[in-house]
Amino acid sequence: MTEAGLRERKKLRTRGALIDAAFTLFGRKGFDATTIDEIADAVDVSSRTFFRYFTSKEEVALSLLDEQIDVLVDVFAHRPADEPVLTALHHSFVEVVRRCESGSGGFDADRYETMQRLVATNPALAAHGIELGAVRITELARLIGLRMGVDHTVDPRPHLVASVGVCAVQTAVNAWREADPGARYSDLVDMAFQLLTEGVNYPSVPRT
Amino acid sequence: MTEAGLRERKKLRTRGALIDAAFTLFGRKGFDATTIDEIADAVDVSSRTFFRYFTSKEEVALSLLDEQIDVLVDVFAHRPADEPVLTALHHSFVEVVRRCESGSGGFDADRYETMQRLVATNPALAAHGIELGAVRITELARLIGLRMGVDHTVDPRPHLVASVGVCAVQTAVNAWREADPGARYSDLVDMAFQLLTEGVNYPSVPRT
DNA sequence: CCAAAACTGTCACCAGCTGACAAGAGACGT
DNA sequence: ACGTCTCTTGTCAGCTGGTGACAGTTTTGG
Repeated sequence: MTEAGLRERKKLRTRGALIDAAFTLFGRKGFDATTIDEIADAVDVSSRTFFRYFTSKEEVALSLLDEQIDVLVDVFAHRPADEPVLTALHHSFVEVVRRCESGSGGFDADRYETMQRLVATNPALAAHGIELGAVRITELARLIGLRMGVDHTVDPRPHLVASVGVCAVQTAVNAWREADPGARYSDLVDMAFQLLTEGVNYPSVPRT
Repeated sequence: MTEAGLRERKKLRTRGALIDAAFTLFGRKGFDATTIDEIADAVDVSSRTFFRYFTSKEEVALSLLDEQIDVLVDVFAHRPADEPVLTALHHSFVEVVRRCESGSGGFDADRYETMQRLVATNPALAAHGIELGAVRITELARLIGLRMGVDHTVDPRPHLVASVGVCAVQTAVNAWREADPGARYSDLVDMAFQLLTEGVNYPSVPRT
């Protein structure tokens, strides 16, 4: 099974090398300042070849996010069956982010940190990240639908839960970061979900 | 006041003409298939000039969304002071979308429809739209903070409400659209907020 | 009416990205 | 071991988006 032919292994290696080189350069020079030629040169392939592995520069940078979503979906699928959906999502998110931070479960903590920084500083990258999330959120919605016992293609609530969860994480974290840049990401995610679970229709207080 | 100099008026006119031409072409050929040269040619300016009015092709397409957000913020600021925040946001959204659909309040219904279609079919454009929303959401958060009597730069809850609201609208609408393409956008927004207000931590039902 | 400021067009250029074609390397049967 | 077929890659040519620099024109304001 692991023996998948030399050709396959070589491809995997090039792909990995491209990601390595990309993240090294991104970390050193930033996303925009890094050209695709540089990435390709560092791995000794042509830039044309780069585009046979990734459709865009953004895709390399977000390959990590993609894996993260894989894991998130997997973790969510294995949450206890009696948990309410938002609660299950809550714990899944925290779990995945913890793994990233600790570098366990196949994640590289440094690289995760780099991506986090890139996405935070580069709006275009952030946009692509959101786009990626939007595409893959359907998988989450499907699982949520299963839990709720409804068909996610008809009932919009599963999508609602999934997207609101993702959205809450992003925004709350961004808002918090400015106030406390040193905070642990996983703690912020945890707090965001706590607030969300309590409900967000806060009363207006009369101006004194 | 209306007399703001010939130069100003000319600029406004070119800007408007560029938007007009862009939407005409977008509507006819789609977003990607329309080049900036074509847009510029239609208005008889150089493509270089186009970039002096808009930083990217996306920005033209989303200029409408930008105006929409202007109005949304304005409407929200004038909601009754005793409404809970999510409720106020709910009514503001519905109000703005209604205006777009009816073509009142300075909106062009057809153009709105076109933009809606473009964003729905073009993921890159959708991503930019979300990005724009993310940038401008701070204004909303500030107002929400005022209502809640908290400082939105310290307390993340205003941001949370704003982003969750925006996010809910987008996702619920997208999910519904597939099931019922003819539905009125404003009705979908209304329903999305109803669900959101009721809370989203749905219980898991045991698989039979 | 003239000078400063603003606006625009032209040109040159870079980076991202794609299609076509040919050459090289791995897979596979004989 | 050999040839062949397929997959992968490099090269090249080309398009679009986007930006800086410079020069010419128009508007503004005194």
